[in-house]
Amino acid sequence: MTKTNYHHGNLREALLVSAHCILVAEGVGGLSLRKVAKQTGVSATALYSHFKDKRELLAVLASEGYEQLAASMLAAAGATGTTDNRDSGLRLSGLALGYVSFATENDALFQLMFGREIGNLTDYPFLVESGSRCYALMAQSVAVKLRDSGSLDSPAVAATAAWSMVHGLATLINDGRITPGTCGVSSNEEMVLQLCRTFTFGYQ
Amino acid sequence: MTKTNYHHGNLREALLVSAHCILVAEGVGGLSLRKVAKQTGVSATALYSHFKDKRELLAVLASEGYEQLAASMLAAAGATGTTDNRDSGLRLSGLALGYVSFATENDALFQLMFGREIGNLTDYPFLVESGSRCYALMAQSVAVKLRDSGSLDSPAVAATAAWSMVHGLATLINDGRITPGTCGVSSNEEMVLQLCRTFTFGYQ
DNA sequence: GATATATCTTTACACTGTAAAGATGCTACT
DNA sequence: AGTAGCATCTTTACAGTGTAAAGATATATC
Repeated sequence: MTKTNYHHGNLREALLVSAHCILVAEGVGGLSLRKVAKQTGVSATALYSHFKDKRELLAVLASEGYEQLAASMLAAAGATGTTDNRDSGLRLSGLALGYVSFATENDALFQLMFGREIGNLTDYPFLVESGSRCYALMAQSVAVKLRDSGSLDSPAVAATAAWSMVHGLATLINDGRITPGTCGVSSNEEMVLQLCRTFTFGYQ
Repeated sequence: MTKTNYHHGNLREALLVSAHCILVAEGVGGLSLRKVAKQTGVSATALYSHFKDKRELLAVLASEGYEQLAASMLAAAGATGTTDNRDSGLRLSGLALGYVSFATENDALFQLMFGREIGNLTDYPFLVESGSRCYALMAQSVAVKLRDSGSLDSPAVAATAAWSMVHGLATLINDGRITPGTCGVSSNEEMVLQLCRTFTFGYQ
């Protein structure tokens, strides 16, 4: 009658769902394989038929995070600016908004994506690929803005600067080291826009 | 003859030294209390006479890290620029250089300082205080540069932007996501200077 | 229908942080 | 000087971690 615990059907996906759930509820420090197994209703080591080890599970989770991050950036850019490059500054601000709001709304996942639990990223090609897609989004938008504003700055340098600023802001907010009050505004979104305004380019 | 293991003398400092040593050698994930105890030649729980728990030990370690960070910033600023504010831009670049070079040369410690292992910072007032001293260094330099360049930007916003960029750059470098090659230069130092040059202020 | 294979369980091990209780040597007071 | 108290260190113990190894079971293949 127990509907046979063997051959769960799609245990892999079920495990990922449980893991994501626990990650959200208890943070990356509170995410253990045994909790994942128990919540999925399966033995502690059943996991190892679908993932090489904990790192691999986390890597898959992080990869899905990058997809969501890209989606969040695109959604926010589509909301504020137009998708054509009429106003490239607005589009860049939108991407930044999407980046930061994803980070703050998915604290633990963001931490997993950019933290050290997974270790050497090159072990998981799908991870570096989904990650660099996010970077490319921002880099290309920076290049467009540079061209539109007639700046002579290096696109690579400007893209690195933009990414650094947005990423730094996101992590510092999540670590509680920066609050809207720090900038005298009342929301993270306003803060992002303020920082973007500060971020003009040198040679113009 | 065994020179009595009891009353080590200054076990607290010895433990901190061992911990720092292991932190450097094996990273924050490889730092366990048992390793610290063994390396110090003491029982596994001797630690608890000097620290409430692991968090407290890490907090002290991190606090020392912030002192070093401030020192690194000041040293680099003193090297590149003058301490008076003749060229406030140079001084700010120097602080940024000091920040990033400390982060890259003390990877694990920097990760401990800004990571999540310690948790709620407000439990350790000495930590938030030593941390905010570093921020104040940069914020004040930004304010001076704003004044010198006649910018109408908000000092708070500009300081947040500067810190975000520098901190983001440091973490992305340490995570292997940005290399000098990304910017077409050949060292992290050049990269910092390039990014600082990009970072001019909006209203000028 | 027999065999192979993928999937899941059981058991086990080394390692983690830390609570509790006992041992030891220093310090201060009588 | 002796004794009480206390800070410090050790021993033992426990729950929790990742995961290796071996056994059970259901599905797939021939």
